[in-house]
Amino acid sequence: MTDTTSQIRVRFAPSPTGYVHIGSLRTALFEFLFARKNNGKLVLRIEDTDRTRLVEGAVDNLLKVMKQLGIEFDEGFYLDENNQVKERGELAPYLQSQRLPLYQKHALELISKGHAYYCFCSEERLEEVRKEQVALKKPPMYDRKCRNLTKEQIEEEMAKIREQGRNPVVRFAIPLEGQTVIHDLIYGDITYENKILDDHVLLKSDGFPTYHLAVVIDDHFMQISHIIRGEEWMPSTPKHVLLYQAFNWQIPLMAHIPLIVNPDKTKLSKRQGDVAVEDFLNKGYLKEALVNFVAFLGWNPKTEQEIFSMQDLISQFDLAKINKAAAIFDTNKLDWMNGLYIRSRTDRELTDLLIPYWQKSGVDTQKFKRGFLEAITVLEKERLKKLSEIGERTKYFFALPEYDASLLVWKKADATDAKNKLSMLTDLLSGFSENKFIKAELEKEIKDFIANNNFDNGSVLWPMRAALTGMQASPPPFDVAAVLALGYGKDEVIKRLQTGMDKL
RNA sequence: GGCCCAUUCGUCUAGUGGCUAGGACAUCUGGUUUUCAGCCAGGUAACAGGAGUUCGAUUCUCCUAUGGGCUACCA
Repeated sequence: MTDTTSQIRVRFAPSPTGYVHIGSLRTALFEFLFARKNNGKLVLRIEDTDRTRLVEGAVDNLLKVMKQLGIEFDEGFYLDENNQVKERGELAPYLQSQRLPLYQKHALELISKGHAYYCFCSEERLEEVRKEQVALKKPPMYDRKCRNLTKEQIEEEMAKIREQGRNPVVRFAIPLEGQTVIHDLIYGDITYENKILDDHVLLKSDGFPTYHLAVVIDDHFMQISHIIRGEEWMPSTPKHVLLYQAFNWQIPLMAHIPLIVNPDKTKLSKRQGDVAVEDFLNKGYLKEALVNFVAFLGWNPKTEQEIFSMQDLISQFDLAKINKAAAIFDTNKLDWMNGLYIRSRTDRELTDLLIPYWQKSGVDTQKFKRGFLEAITVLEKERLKKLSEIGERTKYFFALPEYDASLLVWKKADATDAKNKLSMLTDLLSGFSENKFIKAELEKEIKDFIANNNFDNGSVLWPMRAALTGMQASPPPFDVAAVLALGYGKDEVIKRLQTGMDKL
């Protein structure tokens, strides 16, 4: 362990929207990896300054999802052993709505230093100004009407606005000329002309700060060393830099990460499919697959390794390897990866994972022996891409589906032949003792039977499989028969063969 | 409209002033196989366009195009 003099501290600062966006997960993951890799700390700060958009239970949900995926926060909020949301860290509170006095104090400080000013303009006037500017094809910006009011005018306006039961806002007095350069660890240096920057609001009339004020103050006091956030924030960074300069504070290092986008390249949105991590978890994507896949959106190790555990990611993560272009969120590769991770689970683990999905599809798993469920799991293990598929794929183990007689007919044979083979098979299997109903025995006996009679494999195996499953596709008939016998006894196998025969 | 960012196979991406531009997913073909899956072996498929710099540009520069982000008392 090296003790760096300047501790690396990063923060994940979501607003509580109620669900975890894939993009948020990627940001949090990169921050987590960066912190762990560099022996730093990850802070969770909740940005709840928009009172109109509060969602009950959002923090709770966020923490649950992150915990499931293996992302933990060193400071801020966490889930205790009873899954209750708790706060920890010396720089508390980590909820912005509980830090109001700090923001107000600093807004006042900026006013006294001439870096900010009260604005008394009504929303209506602002709207009008904006309309006019748009009509004139000018960039819509605040016209700075209140920027140069005299002391007397301010007092007058203040009295007026108070009478109406309103409060002024505080706006940032952006320097009228000059340039602001931001040094981005990923995108390099970017220069902005100050004159195109708006005198944005710092403190709203409800006494809450806007994002811009709060983020600068909190990052400063929470001693954040690296700001890692989505590219959509890039245009507001010059404002933040100017704020740091106005306060005379040291500017943290910045790293903007490229957007994750829809197939049509617009910002990844709810409208075009699932974007909530919860949805993916519910559909039966494994946390390892989700983490592995999301990590590769905009980052890669520059080697040909693609399968990464969280530990691998931590040891190889490097901000310098993040690329600049947006990545399309295409779940194709995620499906493949998920299949890989499913196959890497033990039969036992996978069965545990699968049980809730069976229950969701209406199977009363309590009624069955564990060994039976695990045997089914083994059959499906290499076929499964998502856990949620299990109900549909294995329904025939719980009730023989309705199927058409034509299903029983192998493509190179006819119905009479199918009926014949099923009949012979029934006779053969009826003669077997219960303990012969295991895969190896069944396979050997049936293959011998086929060979001795010079039948085509398919002419026997296809109708057998179809009669046992009622499905177009399934694991091989020996496996199905063995598992069926394990769950219900050999009679069930015989019965299904007879049911098939009767259909023909 | 203004500002900013980006551009290598369909997708995620590697890569270099001179390479048959590499890998993975997807897709296609073949093999194993009663079906499906898996596995194995192959195939198709990309440097947005134009100038310039250079002996030589996918790579460096500029322009254009296209796409995207931002432009609130939202974050």
